[in-house]
Amino acid sequence: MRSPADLTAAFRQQGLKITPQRQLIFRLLHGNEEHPSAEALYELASAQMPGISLRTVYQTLTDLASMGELQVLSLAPGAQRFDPNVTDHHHARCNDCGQLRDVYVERMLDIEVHGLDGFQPDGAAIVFTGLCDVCATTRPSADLHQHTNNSK
Amino acid sequence: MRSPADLTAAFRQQGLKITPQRQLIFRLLHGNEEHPSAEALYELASAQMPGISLRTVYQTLTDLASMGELQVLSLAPGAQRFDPNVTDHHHARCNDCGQLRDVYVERMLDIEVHGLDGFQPDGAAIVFTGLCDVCATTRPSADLHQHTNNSK
DNA sequence: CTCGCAATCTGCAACTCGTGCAGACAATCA
DNA sequence: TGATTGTCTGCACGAGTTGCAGATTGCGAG
Ligand SMILES: [Mn+2]
Ligand SMILES: [Mn+2]
Ligand SMILES: [Zn+2]
Ligand SMILES: [Zn+2]
Repeated sequence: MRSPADLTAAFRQQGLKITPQRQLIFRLLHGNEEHPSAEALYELASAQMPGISLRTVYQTLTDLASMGELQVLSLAPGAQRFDPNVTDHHHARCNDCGQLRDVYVERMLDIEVHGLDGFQPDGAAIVFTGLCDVCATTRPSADLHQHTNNSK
Repeated sequence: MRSPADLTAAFRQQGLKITPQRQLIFRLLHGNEEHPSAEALYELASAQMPGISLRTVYQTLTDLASMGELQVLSLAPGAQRFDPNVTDHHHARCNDCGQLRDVYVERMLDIEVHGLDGFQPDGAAIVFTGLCDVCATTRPSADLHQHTNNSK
């Protein structure tokens, strides 16, 4: 996602208005690596702008996504996550707390794929599952399967 | 997922009862490669057993999943998909119709991963996106990137 | 084979996440 | 400053899934 200033210009150029709500959301997202949900962003936004509507947060996120400024991730049950990082990258998801972190993968083309016959791929996403550093120490590196808890 | 007969034995062994509803669902899932949603399975089941409850379908799916007989896929917004194929495999998802197909990937270990520091992975899932054969011919084909070649 | 209990099934309410809608509101520009 | 849109907000609604309770039934004991 581009900087708040660049986004402001881009919105203006498209005939979209610059509102304090949008500007706030631009700021909250810029450089944000937490892959927040709409609700999470709403909480952040509400702290700085009491009265802002969750509907507005959703609307702005949708606008940004359709402008290609952020990607929407649906990697697990529950709320979608929004990612202002639109570079080519992948994710690791904690089975315990749901945290998402960025992962960069190289030599993807070295893999051998069977069964795509007739399918025209335009991309591939890798999601690593496991335990994040925090949850790994909290829980003695026990069972590596079976748990599917979600964060709240 | 094992055969209906094997599952029947497994359920009995765990003190779970064998009901006609469960047996029907075993049969509908065995060898099913369509990655159906709960609703889709409910439709199939209703055809053979009018009056069966959607709730029961969900319940049985949850039971099977917690026994490790099937995996639950949340790869996109919308309903979860259920996969009786628990071998090591991956998926390709059509952007147009949502169809999921199995994909087998080899030489995964050849990839180079950065950013996992401290994260303890227990698995990785690849999802290819694009157009399935049907939708690709229906629609004008958009030019693809080179993310995924090496098909065999 | 019948009985009785616990597991299961069913229908419905409730819940989460997201979208549609309409009227109040406000950014922009003449 | 006023007119013109686009935007914001609050609420209703919809999809997907789970919680609950009463009716039903599998199945082991007798
Ligand atoms: Mn990311
Ligand atoms: Mn599969
Ligand atoms: Zn964690
Ligand atoms: Zn398709």
